[in-house]
Amino acid sequence: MTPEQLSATIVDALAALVADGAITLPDGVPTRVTVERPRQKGHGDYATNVALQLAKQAGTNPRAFAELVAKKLTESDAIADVEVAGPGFLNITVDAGAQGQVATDIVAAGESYGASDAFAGEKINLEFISANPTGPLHLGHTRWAVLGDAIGRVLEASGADVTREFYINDRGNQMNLFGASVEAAAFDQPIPENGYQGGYILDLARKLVAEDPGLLELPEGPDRTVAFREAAYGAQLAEQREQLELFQTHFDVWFSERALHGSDDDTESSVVTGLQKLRDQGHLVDNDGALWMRTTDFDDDKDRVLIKSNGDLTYFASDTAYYVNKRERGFDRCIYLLGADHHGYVNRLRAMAACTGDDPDRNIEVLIGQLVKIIKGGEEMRLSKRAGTMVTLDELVEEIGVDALRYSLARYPADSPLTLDVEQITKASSDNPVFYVQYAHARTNAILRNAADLGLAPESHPDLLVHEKEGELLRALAEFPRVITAAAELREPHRIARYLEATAGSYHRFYDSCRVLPMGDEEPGDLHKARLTLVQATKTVLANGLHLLGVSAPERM
RNA sequence: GCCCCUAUAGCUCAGGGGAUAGAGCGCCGCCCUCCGGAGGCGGAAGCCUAGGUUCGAAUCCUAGUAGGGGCACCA
Repeated sequence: MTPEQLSATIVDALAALVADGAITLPDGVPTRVTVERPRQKGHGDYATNVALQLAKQAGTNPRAFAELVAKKLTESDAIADVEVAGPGFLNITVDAGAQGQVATDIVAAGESYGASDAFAGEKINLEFISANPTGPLHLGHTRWAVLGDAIGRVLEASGADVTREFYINDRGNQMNLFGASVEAAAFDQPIPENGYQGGYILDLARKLVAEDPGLLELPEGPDRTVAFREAAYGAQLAEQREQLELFQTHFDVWFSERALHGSDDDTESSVVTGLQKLRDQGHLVDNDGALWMRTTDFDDDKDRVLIKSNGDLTYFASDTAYYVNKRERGFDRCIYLLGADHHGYVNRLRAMAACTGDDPDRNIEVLIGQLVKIIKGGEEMRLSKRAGTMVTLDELVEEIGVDALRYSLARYPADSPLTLDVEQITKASSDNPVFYVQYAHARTNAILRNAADLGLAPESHPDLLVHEKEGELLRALAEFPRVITAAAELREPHRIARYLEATAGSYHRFYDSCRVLPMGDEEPGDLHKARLTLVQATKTVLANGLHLLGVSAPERM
């Protein structure tokens, strides 16, 4: 019995009590109730606080209310015992057979165990990373790659229709500066002031010239700079895509900022239609020769410029056009994952959405992730593309490995500032939890492999899984669906990782106390087969969970 | 000055208003005749401060204190 099933059982009991006239609930019977696993042993398998929540409106005291619910619940076959405790908690002990059935159900569900339709019908645009195509991806991007991808996966597992999108900032001064920097490097000239200084610029210049020697023959001037810019852009974007594929991070859409603008005289471009939409809503105003969006109408602390007095469009104009474009493509909800250095954008993005006539609480959602620091040899490594010292995604993958790196970044909430110690996570020893979880998975597989060699297959005998450690493991496995739902709702995939660590722990303890396979020449019995079902169910949950984090579930290690 | 994030064990961090606040590392001690010891068991050790809301606060609110980040007609 999963917590969801228990919640439904309790709701039914409440409805029956109301029908009997035993209680009255003026606000109606809730559609679901809180069910949690008590920390304390002796408080049953599950506890609920319904009596504490509902007693007031029922016009009675919590303990009396609890007694009524307890009596009704004991009529259910799936429930072995109910106790009223403390101020009015209901401590529920689930029937062993009903608990053991979870293992059979999980094996039957297989890869789909844990999935739900909680977000069915929601069309979500999930934008993350969105780097300038002017250099390699670095540690900061790496965190968003992991979190964005995992958020996408838990949302999909919850039934949402998710499009992962990478916004390519391929327009504006930075691109010109980038082109000029590569051009200068190609001709052994000093990099322009404020230009890109990284060592990769020189490598990139050499590579481009090797591929197309004609670049060196071009006459000096703006056209040559553009030629270098475009060649460098293409190479850098290709490299980013390659790095992300290597890192198991897939995007559905790579969206070019330039595409929003179209050609200069394009009257149908997203920028034109986006501005028109704002004009129609009445939130544009001319001032000092510039065009402003009155975001202060919606809680921004200052208005924002869209078209500068020199006629240039601001980056924010692109942002606005991009948002309108997403909405026109049918996305109900546009999620942005931004670094803490962009937190100042939250209010203006929300206000911008409101200016287009949308509901900023529903149609747009901006998640802010705190920055990652990385320590090596006891010193913080500074991450600056322009300074040229940076830890790049592929360096990290090479040193740490995809699984350990993804897992290390996925197990912390985005809003906690994170410090990773290179030595520590490259040690790849037991203090890296990914090994603990993956090892548990490999262990389940080893048992199933040995069982197959013995001609033993899992078989459903739910009544036999009565050992304390079996119960603990079953309850952990039963949690999985609601852990996924919570991770999706709160956009907190780290909950999956923490859950897997706890579940792996439950499995290791079960393994230690409960012999699964027959010993020596012992005759195989139903208990062996029942435990194999539990092992198979554990393997399913660990594999499904690791998959949600984009981490592999190795059969052997 | 204004805005955002953070503050929990010696260290790195979990903890969706519930009962006696958890895990890893480190420290002290214990467990291998047979399914993988990359494991298990036990011990010492903690919610920044002051108010408030609540039957109940690490969790929500207010004010402090400390640390990090941000406040462009930049991209």
